[in-house]
Amino acid sequence: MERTLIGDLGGHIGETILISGWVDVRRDQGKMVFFDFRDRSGLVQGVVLPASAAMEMAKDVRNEYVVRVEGVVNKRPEKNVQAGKQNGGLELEIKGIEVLSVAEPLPFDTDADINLDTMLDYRPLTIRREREKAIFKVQHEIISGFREYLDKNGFTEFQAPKLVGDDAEGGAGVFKVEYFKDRSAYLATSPQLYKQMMVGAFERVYATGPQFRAEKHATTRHLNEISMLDFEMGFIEDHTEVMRMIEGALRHITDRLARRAGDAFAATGASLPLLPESFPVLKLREAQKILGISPEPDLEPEHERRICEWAQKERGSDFIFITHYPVSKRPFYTMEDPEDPGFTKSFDLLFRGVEILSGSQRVHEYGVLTEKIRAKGLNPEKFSFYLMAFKYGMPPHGGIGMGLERLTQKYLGLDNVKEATLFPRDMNRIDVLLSSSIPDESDSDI
RNA sequence: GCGGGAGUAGCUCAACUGGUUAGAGCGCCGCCCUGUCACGGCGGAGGUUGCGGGUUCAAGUCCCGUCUCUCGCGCCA
Repeated sequence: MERTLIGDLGGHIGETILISGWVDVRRDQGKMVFFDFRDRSGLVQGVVLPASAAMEMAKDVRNEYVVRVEGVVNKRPEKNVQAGKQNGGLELEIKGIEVLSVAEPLPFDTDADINLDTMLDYRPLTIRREREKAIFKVQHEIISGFREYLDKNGFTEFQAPKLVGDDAEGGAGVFKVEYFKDRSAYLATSPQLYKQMMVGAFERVYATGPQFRAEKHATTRHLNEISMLDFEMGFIEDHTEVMRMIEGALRHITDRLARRAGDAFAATGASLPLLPESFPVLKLREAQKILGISPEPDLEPEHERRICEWAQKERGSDFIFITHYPVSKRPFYTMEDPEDPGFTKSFDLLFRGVEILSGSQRVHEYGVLTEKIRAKGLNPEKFSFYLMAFKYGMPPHGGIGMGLERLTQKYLGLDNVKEATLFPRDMNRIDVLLSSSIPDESDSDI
């Protein structure tokens, strides 16, 4: 008999079918035993009736056992209908249970709050929790929505390299790795320069994937390995065109989440973001004026939180763009605004108190770009590969880089970005704590 | 790197100013239960209080060191 998904049982009332999945919970009543079974499509209650041939097997089956169950799909008696829960109008009258895999009891509570440390130490198991599945379902829909929107707008996805030859942008926090015998390479901190080169051929490109930052931070919004959603687009008038594109993408993603992830939002208690007609936009100095603070080169985290509160209250928006950061605070490829000297055609997008992306119009003229590199104290010769694309004709362009985990965190109102990361890397955590102290089997003397 | 908070049963947490045998809920094991769905009832197992040192008649509690977690800051996405 072929497997039927639990989510499809409604179409099989009265039939004998076969489901496969996990035992979510067992409720032993003595002469009767109830189970909730779980597969990728949902939950259903199974009942072993008194004197059933399946009873002997059922007595030994515990939570998390992987089973194949044969049974008859029944409508529940009127008084036993449970609206909105585990297929509450249906149940499976169990005729037989085959154990595919036994399981030890889970070392944590499946439906109560657990500490982040416990969550991550038991990650292979905590991803089975309803709340955790909801988080990563939402993350999947964010990536899908991002791709769908950009594909529709003529973008081409490409694979940016993750091993790079030099710490090109001159920033801090780069992981150095051995590259064969006598050379070093670095883990990429951004696909930025590759995106720009690609614009020279494809006009509109995007890239998704891991990026690495060797920074020793310990906050609720930082990771050492992050998933970046990046795009870059050619033939723009200025940075506001890039802002309209990412705004469109985020509206599309939000729509998609509303359509396809409503249950996930319910499971985490989160609400969809407030979206006004258009996202509010403030120059950095305007934002600082509203907050009553002095014009520093950047916003501190507390200021980001406060300006987001302002946007929510005054503009009905969970998103707000901050533009025109000073030249000193932005990388060499950022275009200065001729109408506002000393400040750039750059922007950050804040979402529910945190910066989730930054972007700008880029410098596209070879001579100007070379000068900008020098002005940051870098050597243009090290950038010859990148500059080649500009020397031979590059359209005006701009783009953004967005942190997937932060975006997921903020959509769902999670306290820590690591909750939105399956296998987070930080200073002390890289899957197995103190792994070097665990010898390989082949290393041991037997 | 700097500054707060924390580390007690598998999980989540209690234990007042140092004072009897370190407790609870959930989970686990056994028995009972014919409609449960957070099932219920009775019974039971389970602890080097992160680790090392110190003060004291006495330390989960105070002091020093160390490790880990967590929050904030710097930096950023």
